[in-house]
Parts: sequence; structure tokens; C-alpha cells
Amino acid sequence: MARTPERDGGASARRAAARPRRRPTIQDLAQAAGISPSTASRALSGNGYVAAEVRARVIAAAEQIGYVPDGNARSLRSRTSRAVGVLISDIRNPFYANLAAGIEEQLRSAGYHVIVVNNDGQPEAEVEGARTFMAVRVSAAIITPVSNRAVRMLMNDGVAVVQADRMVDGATSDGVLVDNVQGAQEITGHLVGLGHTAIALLIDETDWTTGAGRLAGYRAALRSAGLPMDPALVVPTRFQPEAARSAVNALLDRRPDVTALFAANNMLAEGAFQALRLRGLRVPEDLSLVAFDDVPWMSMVSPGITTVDQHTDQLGRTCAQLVVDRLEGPATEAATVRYIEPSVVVRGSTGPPRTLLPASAEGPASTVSRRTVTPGPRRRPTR
Amino acid sequence: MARTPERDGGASARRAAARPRRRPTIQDLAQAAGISPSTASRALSGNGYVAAEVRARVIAAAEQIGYVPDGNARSLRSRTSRAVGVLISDIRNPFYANLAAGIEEQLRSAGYHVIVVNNDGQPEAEVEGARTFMAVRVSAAIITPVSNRAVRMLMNDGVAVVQADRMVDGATSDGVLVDNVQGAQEITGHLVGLGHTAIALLIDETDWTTGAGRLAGYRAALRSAGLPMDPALVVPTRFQPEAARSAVNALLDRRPDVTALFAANNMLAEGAFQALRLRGLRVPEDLSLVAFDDVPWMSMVSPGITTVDQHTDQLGRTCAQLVVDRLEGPATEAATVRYIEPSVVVRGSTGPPRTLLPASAEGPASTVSRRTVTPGPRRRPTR
DNA sequence: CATCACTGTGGTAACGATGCCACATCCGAT
DNA sequence: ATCGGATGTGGCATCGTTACCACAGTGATG
Repeated sequence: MARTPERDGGASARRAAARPRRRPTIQDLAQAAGISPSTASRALSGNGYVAAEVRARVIAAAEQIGYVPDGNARSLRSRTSRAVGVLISDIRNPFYANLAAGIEEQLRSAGYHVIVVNNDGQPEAEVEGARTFMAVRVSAAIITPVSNRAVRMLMNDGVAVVQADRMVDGATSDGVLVDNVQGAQEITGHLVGLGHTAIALLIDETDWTTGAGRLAGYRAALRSAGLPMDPALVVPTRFQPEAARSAVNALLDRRPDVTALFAANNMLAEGAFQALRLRGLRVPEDLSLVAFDDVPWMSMVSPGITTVDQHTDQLGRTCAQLVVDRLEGPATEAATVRYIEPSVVVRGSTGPPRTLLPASAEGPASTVSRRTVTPGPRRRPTR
Repeated sequence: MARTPERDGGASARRAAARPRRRPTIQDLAQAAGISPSTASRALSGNGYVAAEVRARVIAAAEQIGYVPDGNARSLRSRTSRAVGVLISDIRNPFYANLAAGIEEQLRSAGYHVIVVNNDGQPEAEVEGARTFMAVRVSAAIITPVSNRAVRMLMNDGVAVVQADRMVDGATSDGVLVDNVQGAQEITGHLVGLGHTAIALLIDETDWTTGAGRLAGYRAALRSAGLPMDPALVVPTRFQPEAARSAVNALLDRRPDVTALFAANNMLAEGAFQALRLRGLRVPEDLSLVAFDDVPWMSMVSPGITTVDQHTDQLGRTCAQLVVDRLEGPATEAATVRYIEPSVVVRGSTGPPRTLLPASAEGPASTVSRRTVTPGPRRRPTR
């Protein structure tokens, strides 16, 4: 006990200084188990015949000498790999982080590992990422695409591709999408149901399936309520919260009749929320705010933001499942596209439009008591 | 033009249906360039002599036939790899997400790619992740460790290891740590400066360098202010927000004299914040709240949370830099540990203790006007 | 008893790249 | 004229693994 510089179970402590010792290969393993490398290979991989007794012996020997198969040699020879590429836009954005987490969990439990590349939303970086995937010979790639080039490259190379969240390249590959139309329609309907008639949509793009779908859902909800479609209430903005903030300010200066605001994603919602606060507007008394995509801050602020939960975890897990199906299922399968049904989470940021209220507000005394906490769906807290 | 089912630049359109065509190897490339594989290899890798004219020809040919070197074969033969493993606890937690993002950005620009494995805070999963890293022959691994087993395994295998955020295994490997003592001392000092004397610390562990350092900083600040160290004010809790919520409730029931609360990380801060709101306490009038680790919701709520910004991006980039230095620098270098200096971000959640105020509060009328937005350090918004 | 299917094992040749060596020039210096 | 170094190229073996084939034994079947 005395003067032990490093605490160690004692089991494998002796090799402390032997740094560059050669790693055991399947040859060493075979020798240790008293059989040939071929048999050792079969014993570990489970392909071909091996006597049960021998298999046990090999596994024990592997444990004993600390044998870990070389994935590079294995991939090279077998022309397959357990690596799956994940190409996303911005892992700092909770949407992408959750997506990646869902993918990683599911794939890890299926025995694959994940190579993550950020593309920062830039097509060149995306192509660069695809090249990386080709270089390491991933057997599949899950992409939130920004252009179709990466998808094409990979599919040309025989890599199983799943487009996640949006599809830029038709139905050439598998895909998992959120039912944006449904979600947007439902949450717009929620506002309509509260009595709103001047509902603005803050949106950054309508070219991808995401933006297009959310716009369509918004329109469908207005149409089915018999409300007029005022094109000036569809407010274009760039993707940054700052841009959204300005856009909202400009809108509210221009159109004081607006009573509800629908931000098409979490970044825009962030900007919109800040804009409303900076203008000193009370939510929902002066203006109702809803968003698409539920992220943590939306349940932390008061009032909480009413939003569309895309079930991003499930989105990720579904992508992973498609990958596994594709790699382990029959080769003939046609491209499949799965849809995630989003759900509306009603919190405190939505209420009847101010014109329907008796006066302008019910007085600030109730401000504190209205601050209720809606924790929302808890992400699994681990460390 | 008419009836073109797939739009394609036309360059390589003819191969639409030829799925299982063989990928070009360096043999094909050599043939296309009219030279030997050896020369092609040298031309691309830059090792050894190649005539400038030939190199250009090879590069052109590679572009032409779409040659991408096989990383598996390359790793196998050269016994090196451009893969770096990143083993973190929970990518859904913005702290880890930012860390991973910083690492990925930096390593990608240095020509490496990143394999991400979540361990969900579980030692077995961590060891499993280390095994994955060994299998794919990563040349380095960056780990936020939960036990020392994975670190040991990898180092034994000759993998360059960087322990990030905390060190469980002495100075055997490189590491990047946040100066927890400094940060905790500074933010506790901020509370002391406001006049607080009964400051509770909400903390989940004190075994790792993180928890131990934050506790030490908290104590140091009290000591240097000549305040008594009341052990009952150090409140242990589990890592989950729910646990923190209960812990805070129990604390406030027991000790109504507490005027300030210091949550040792973002998860505990989340729980603490919810607890205060559910109890209807006003922040900072009734109680001041501070945290360690700045995450997005803290600048979205009002008042914003005064917190210690750990510069997580920089933490990640520094880890990546250590990896690059280690892999590309001289082999003799001793283990180095870098420290990140955190900084206190003062927002609205801290004020003088209630006993120092004239009455109990200054009236709810000012509630709205106090709602100012502090956007905080903007994460780069991309898509 | 011959045949055959099945089980089980080992030998050999790849997978695709590169490190190393041999060799072939060409130049300037001895 | 000869040597030595710098420059440039090709051949060969090899990294660690697995696919494939050959072959041996066993038991069942005609």
C-alpha cells in the first residue's frame, strides 16, 4: 500500500512502461488457442463451421491476450464496414444534436459506429464530408442535405444514403421526414381556434421540404378556416436569430394588426422571442408566439413557448433503423421514406388575440402567478 | 431535354444504372496516368520524389476517374490513421455538444475526422467505446472520462489520449481542464460582493476535478471574505434536474436564511431555476441564482442567469490542438495539461440579498421593464 | 459397401495502399 | 574520365484479415 504511485486493480499493472509493444494479431490469437488463423476468424465472426468447444477456447484466448480485431484489415478484406457517416449542419443546434444522439444510440446498439461531420450549412463542406466518408468506406451515410451533390456522390459509390429531415434529391434514396404540413397546420389551427385572424409566418426558406411543408401547412390551416391569405404576413428572413429579430421588428412596425406570430424553426423563434421582449410586448396578452421544433429554452422561459415537437430523437433513431434495414435486409428493397408525426405542445405563449379581451390587459399583478413551469419532455439526463 | 428523368450535369450521367461498378484503385489511377502505382502513391501523398509534371498528371487523372484513396488500406499499410475518437457523456447536453463541435471543427480543418461515441455516463459503455476506437485504429482519442479504464486501455495501446474537462487518471495523459477553482471563486465572490453571506452550493459530485475544483473555489471565496463555512449549505444532489429541484426545495424549507444559490453545472441550474419558479420566488429579489457553465437557456430566460462561461468551444479546440501537436510533434514530449480560463457573465439573476433591501420588494410594476435581453455569446448560426 | 451430405479445419490468395530497395538518369565536382 | 549526390521511377513485399477451396472425418442413405 505504501508509496503506490498509481492505484490500479493490480490485474494488469505490470505492463506500465512497455509502450510500443506489438498488438496481438489473429495469428497470435490462433497460436494461443492452438488452432489456425482461419478457424480463429470463423470462431469470432461466426461465419462457417466451428466446434462449440473451439469457439469458447478462442473467445477465452482473445480475452486473455487482449485481442481486438483490426477493423481496417477487416474492412479491406471483407469489403464491408461497420462505420456509418453522419453529415449534419450544426451540432450546436439542439435539433441536430438530438438527431445525432438518436442516430448514435441506435446504431451503437446495432454494432455500428458513427463518424460525425459538420458541414456548417455549406455545400462544399458537405462534399468534402462525403469524400471523407468514401475514404473510410462507410457502408451508409445519414445526411441532412444542403445540396444534392453529396447524396449523388455517395449513392454512385454504392453507399446506402438516408436523407434526414429534408430531401433535396427526390426519392432516389431512403429518407426520414417530419410531416411538416401536418405540424404547421395543426399549430396554426391552434391559433385560429383561439380567435386569431392576422397570423404572421416567419420563415427563412421555402425551397426545401421543411420550409415548403411548413408554409403549406400554415396556408392550409388558414384556408380551411376561411381566413384570407395575406402574402405580406409571410415574412422572409435569414436563418440567424439576429436576422429574425430585425424581421419581426420590421413586421410589427408595418403591421400593428398582427396578433400572432409563427416562427418556422427554433433559430427564428429565438430571434422572435428576443424581439418581442425588447419591444416590451407581453406574451401572450399582446401577441401570441408559436414555433416549429421544440428546444430546451422554450420550456425554460415564462411563459413557455407553444411549439411543434418534431420528436427529433425518434427522427434520428428512425434514420438509424433504415440504415440497418438497408444494410442487413434484402438488397432489392425500393427506396423508402418514413414520416415522423409531430405533435403540438401547448404552453403559455398562446392566448386569445388582444382585440377579443375586455381591455388591453388584465394588469401586471398577475404576472408572477402566471409563471408556471412546464418542464416539457425531459431529455434523459446522464453524465 | 425532353423526358430527362434525372437532371445531371451530363458529365458522368451515363452510369446511372451501373450500381456495383468497381471503385477505381491506385492501379487504375496509375494506368490512367501512364505510370506505376508506386509513383502514383508518391504523387498523391507527397512522400518521395515525383516530377512536377507527373504529379500534375496524376492529380488530373485522379479527378478524372474519381479516385478516392482507400483509408482502410492506407491505415493498414502505413500503420497510421486520420481518425480521432471522441468519447463524451451526453451529446444532448449543450456542454458536450459544444465541446464536440469545437473538436470536430478544429480536427476537420487539420485533415482528421472524428468518430463520436456517447457513453451515457456509464463506465461499461465507455470501455466499449474505447474498444471501438481500438478496432478502427484511431490515432488519438479525446475523452471526458468517467473512469480510468478507457484511458488506460487506449494509452496501453499507444493511442494518444486527451482527457477533456476533467481528469480521472492523474497526469498520465494530456488534458485540457477548465480552471474550476478560479471560476467558482470569482462567481462566489460576485455574490459576496453583493452582500450575500448565506450562499448555498448545489453540487452533484466532488470526486472529479470539476466538482472538487468548484467546491474549492466556493470555499476559497467564502474564506477570503471571512465568511463562516456552513457545511449544511453545501447541498449534495444527483445530476438530474429533477433531483436538483427536490434538493433545492428541501434546502429552502430547511434554511429560510439562504439568500443566494450557486448551481455547480447547467443541469443543476436547470433544476434550481425551476424550483425557484415553482415556489413563486422572485429572482433576484427573493433569491439570487448563479451557475457554472453557460448554456443557451440561461440568456433566454428573464432575468438571465449570471454564470461562469467555460468557453466550451475553446476547450474543444484546445483538445484538438493537443491531439495534432501530439501526433505531428516530436515523440518525446511529456504529458501536458492546458487550462482554460473561464469568465463570469453577469446577467439579471443576481442582486443584493433581500435583507439589505428597504422593504420586501419594489413592487411588481417594474417587472416588465426589467425584462431586458442579454443575448450572450452567440453560437455561430449556420444551417 | 459406395455415396453423399454435413461438419470441421487449415492453407492460400487476395483486399488496396505504401515503405523500401534497386536501378536509371543527370548534373557538377574531382 | 570518373565519381557521388540529387532526382526520379518501378518492383516487390507487406500490413491483418477473411473468402474460398481442399480435404478429412462422421454418420446416414441407397
